[in-house]
Amino acid sequence: MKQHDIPVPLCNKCALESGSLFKHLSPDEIITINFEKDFRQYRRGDILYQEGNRISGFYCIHSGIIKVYKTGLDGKEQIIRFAKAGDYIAYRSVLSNEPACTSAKVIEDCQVCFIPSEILVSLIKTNPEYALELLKLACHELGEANSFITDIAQKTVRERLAEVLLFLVHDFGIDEQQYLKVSLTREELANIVGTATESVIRLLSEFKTDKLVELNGRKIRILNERGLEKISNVFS
Amino acid sequence: MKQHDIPVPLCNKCALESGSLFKHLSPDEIITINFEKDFRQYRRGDILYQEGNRISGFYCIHSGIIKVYKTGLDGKEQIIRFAKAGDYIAYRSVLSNEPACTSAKVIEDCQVCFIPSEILVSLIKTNPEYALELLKLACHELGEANSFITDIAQKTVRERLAEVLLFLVHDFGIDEQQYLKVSLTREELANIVGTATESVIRLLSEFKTDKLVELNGRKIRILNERGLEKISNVFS
DNA sequence: CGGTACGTTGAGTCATATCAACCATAGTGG
DNA sequence: CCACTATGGTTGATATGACTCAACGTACCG
Repeated sequence: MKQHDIPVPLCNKCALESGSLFKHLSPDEIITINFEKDFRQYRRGDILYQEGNRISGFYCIHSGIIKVYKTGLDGKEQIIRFAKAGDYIAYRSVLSNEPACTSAKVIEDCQVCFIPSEILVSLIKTNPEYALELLKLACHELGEANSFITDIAQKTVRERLAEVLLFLVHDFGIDEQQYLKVSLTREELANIVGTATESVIRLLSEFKTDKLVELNGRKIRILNERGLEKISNVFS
Repeated sequence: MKQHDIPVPLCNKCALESGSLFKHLSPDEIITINFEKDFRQYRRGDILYQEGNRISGFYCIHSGIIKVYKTGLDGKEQIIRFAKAGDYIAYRSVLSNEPACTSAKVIEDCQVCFIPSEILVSLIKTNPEYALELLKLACHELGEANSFITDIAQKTVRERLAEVLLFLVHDFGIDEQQYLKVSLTREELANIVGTATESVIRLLSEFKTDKLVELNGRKIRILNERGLEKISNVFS
């Protein structure tokens, strides 16, 4: 968490680039945030906060990737979502005024800004446009959670794994050679799908046999997106 | 949907009784809502709105019970939540400005007020306190959705059924004889738990054998709450 | 009286979890 | 430099939870 010579990113620039919700703020409000925020850096494996913590603010991600997860019985993680540049995390527990219901851990080294709760609350109170956007965000996430629930309850592991791969493609993109830009362990994949690590390994190698993907260690190459869509039953 | 002579409930009175979010509104705002709202009555089986619909407002429940669900492949329902007196439904799709991601169907005859989107949006813009409460609501629901996801992904059907029974106890209560106040079909129970109807039937009769519940058709009597808690693993 | 929706039970099957062994890699410390 | 350990990946064998299919009972309703 040493700062070296890395310049603290400016919210106005960052908001434009990342499309974070700060783009709805006035210049004055941006200045306040810039002043009040705390810039932090984390490396893979670091934990930003843990389930049960009372959190005194939220994080806006400037770069890197974070996984947000719940820990179930016997310590098994269930990954709820990922956060990348422009995303907020921990705002849920700030606004509902509850302890964190999730933990957040770094997947790819990241830079984040920590903004105290009071700032968020006062923005909501003085900038209705921003409040509305926050509501929109929360409601959108709620919709995604609902779909997730239905998927886990009704689809097979095979279908869900295909769907997760497609989700990762859309959320993080693929490079010129069709390689997924995020790199996750098999266990992390299992913790998104909601299954055992071994099942992910077996199914991935089936997908490989079926020429849907190519596997190079943690790097996954997407060969046949349509095929994965068919398996995942995403469209009706 | 005929109105007979039933008096339209007044929001101020209703808000106090039911504890709906309207309690955060000013007298003037209450008057506006009272004027703009549309009072409606529905009977068991009626559908308020369906997945994919564009909705032009949200519903505040005055009485009765509604199930909110998603329809998965092959038409199987996944119940996402229930709404009863004081609860809002459809506000998610109004605020995220997306088509409904769920359907809503009446479980117990109900009276609801329909409030146009514009009213909601203008309240958010003029009453920050109310906006904050709405955010709190949405964020709280998000937390519950996260728990639900983890449960479905990690717990067995047996554990989840026990948990659902406890949830129904806390959400709807039990009468003097320990009978659950909501009455659901086995299929509906299965659609909350995320399993097959037959599995619910089998497990319920196991619970009966173990003296945890008593079954009288659709009426379920809770005999041993502690036992159900133990099975459901709710506490760590 | 037949029809429809719901509940129940049994039997068979399959997907997935669990357990165990093993390999590869990288980092650590003596 | 080598043994040591930890972490992640892979594969096989086995067990079983839960689904599916099918038959049948029950109750209510027009």
